[in-house]
Amino acid sequence: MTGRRSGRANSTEVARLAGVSIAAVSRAFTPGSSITPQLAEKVFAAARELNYVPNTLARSIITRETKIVAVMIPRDANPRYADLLAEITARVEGVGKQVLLFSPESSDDFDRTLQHMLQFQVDAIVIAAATISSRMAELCLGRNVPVVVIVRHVPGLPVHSVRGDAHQGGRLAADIMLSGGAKRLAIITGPPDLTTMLQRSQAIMDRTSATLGADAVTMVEGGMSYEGGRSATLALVRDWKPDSIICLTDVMALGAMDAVRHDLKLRVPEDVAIMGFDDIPASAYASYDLTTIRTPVTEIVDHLMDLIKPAALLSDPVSIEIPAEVVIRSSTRIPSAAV
Amino acid sequence: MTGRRSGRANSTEVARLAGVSIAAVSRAFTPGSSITPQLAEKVFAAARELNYVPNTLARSIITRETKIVAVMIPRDANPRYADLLAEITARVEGVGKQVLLFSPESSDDFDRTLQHMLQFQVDAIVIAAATISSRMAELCLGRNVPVVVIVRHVPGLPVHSVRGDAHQGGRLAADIMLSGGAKRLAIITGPPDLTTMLQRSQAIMDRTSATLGADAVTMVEGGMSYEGGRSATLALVRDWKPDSIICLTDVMALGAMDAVRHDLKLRVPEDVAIMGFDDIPASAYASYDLTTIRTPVTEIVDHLMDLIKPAALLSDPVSIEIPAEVVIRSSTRIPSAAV
DNA sequence: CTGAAAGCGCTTACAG
DNA sequence: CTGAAAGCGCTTACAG
Repeated sequence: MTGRRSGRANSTEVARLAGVSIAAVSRAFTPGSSITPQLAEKVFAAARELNYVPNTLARSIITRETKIVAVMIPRDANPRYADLLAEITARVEGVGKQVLLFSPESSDDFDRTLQHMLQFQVDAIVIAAATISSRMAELCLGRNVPVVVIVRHVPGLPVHSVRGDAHQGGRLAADIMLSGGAKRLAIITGPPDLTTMLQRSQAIMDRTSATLGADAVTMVEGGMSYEGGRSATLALVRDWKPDSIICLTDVMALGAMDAVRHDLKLRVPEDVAIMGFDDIPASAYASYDLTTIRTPVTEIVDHLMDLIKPAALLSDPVSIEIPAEVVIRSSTRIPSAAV
Repeated sequence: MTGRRSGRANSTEVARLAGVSIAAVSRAFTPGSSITPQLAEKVFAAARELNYVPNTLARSIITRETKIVAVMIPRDANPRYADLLAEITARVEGVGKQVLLFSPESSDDFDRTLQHMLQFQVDAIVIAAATISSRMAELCLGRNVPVVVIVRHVPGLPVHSVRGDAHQGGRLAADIMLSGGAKRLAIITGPPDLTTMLQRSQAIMDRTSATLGADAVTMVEGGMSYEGGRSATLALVRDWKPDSIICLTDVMALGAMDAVRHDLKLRVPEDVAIMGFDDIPASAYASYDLTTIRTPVTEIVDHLMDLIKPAALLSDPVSIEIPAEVVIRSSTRIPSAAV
């Protein structure tokens, strides 16, 4: 292979070999710039010869655009974020940018992580399932870096946010259980400090108490895991005897179903109806066939893509709520005509 | 907030405000460089005032180190790669670098993607579940960028590779079925162009034919999906009546289990024993409790971290195979003492 | 269209 | 330890 060198050729070397100016090689590699095809071809020939690859970093310093979008997903985020990340990556690449990943270990590191992102001069910052300080948010905005929080909402934070409509999703879930004839409804929640979880459970409580009275509904913590949902269900059925359980995530709901069927030898939905939130792949498998509430990932990312544009810096923070959809499967009772 | 500016302060402005040289601000932000604490503090005070954040890109041009590791995962990669990516990201951050993600749509784009990575001057390139041309591999190496392929192996490609030991994993799977008393064993495979899949099925075939004869084993395509595993199983049980099925991925195995129990009303493992590969989370759920073969992700990433170091450029391509482990659960028959 | 020159934000020998 | 100066690889007005 001719031109194979141990180092990396730069535009000066390419220019020299091609017998043109360094500005010419810059123009040859900048689509849409004014250069004759003949000149460009001379540059490309020399570039091939030298295995030249333009240095995007040097370009970025001048253009003030890195084509990099930083995405922060905390290390302990639930599996649902894998899909979200895949979708974001695909869409971001669709507009000619790349995703730079940051996965801080704990919330103490979130602000530090933001700082780190800024050092890379990223064009935009996406925060999934995490909160940041107003101070850092303002620092980013002051540097003209759009910041958008997805999936979670932090009231008062001066950044854009996109997420599922948790209240509406909660109401939807309650309505399905109530129309199926629920008389005693339990909720298995996640950590109480998450706004989304709080809003979902609040909406379910409100809806259910309004119809059946406050005594007909209860709430326990399920720790966001399969095992958490399973053991919470065991305790619940023993101590409170619900006829319906809404889990705030599908992973917990799968644990709940297994508790009811495998551990307690009861039937779903006849003895206990169960539903979840998220619509993860396993929920559709025949062994579970879980009724669930989902927020279309595509729509979240649609809005996200708008909000990471520079133009988004001009508007006041917007807070977008995507309506949830219900996926009816067989883990809940068929609605009676009565309701 | 004082010092809030619409733009971004640079080291010159910080130097001026602090009343020091621009070299001093560079040193203040470079751990380990020779600067008195007093001088550094003056710099930091000015930096705070101006919301200064060092520009890593400019630094990278000079140091020739970007602290960025490119990771390529094709868009259609199976869910297993989510875990792998999470682990890689965590470990890469552990050594002070960040992951820049690339998810090309089709294999036509793989080489183009490599080129793109090089433009970002990444410190190393990780290719998961994909192949690249020798030409591009050599181009990267010529630029002193380590390339390592994980999970998949491409014979003859001059790059490092780390993956599970597919032959040994296949033998392990066959042994479990045989020791459980298998007499007619079916394999549900993925796309035949994947070396890993080929090696697994070959090992299973060899082992089984050696014990039971070539007629006792068959092989069908399952398309790598839950639905694919399910429909392949339906056809298999109808046409060939296996007493044991090994699926080359867990996702297909879950589909196979549901086909046997839900669609065919047969028992697992009494009527048909089933096992898979990967040990995805759902395999551990009580409804499945799938026996499976797993390759420890941690060990793969351990080796990966070594191979993306600059020192790895000095050695000839190494090809590391991590031994697979078996996770015995209840979807397979208990081994009889006889075997 | 093309090139010489200035400049992006930083680091690093080189003197002191 | 500290600073003036050269330089990393590139882009972009500015003339021609």
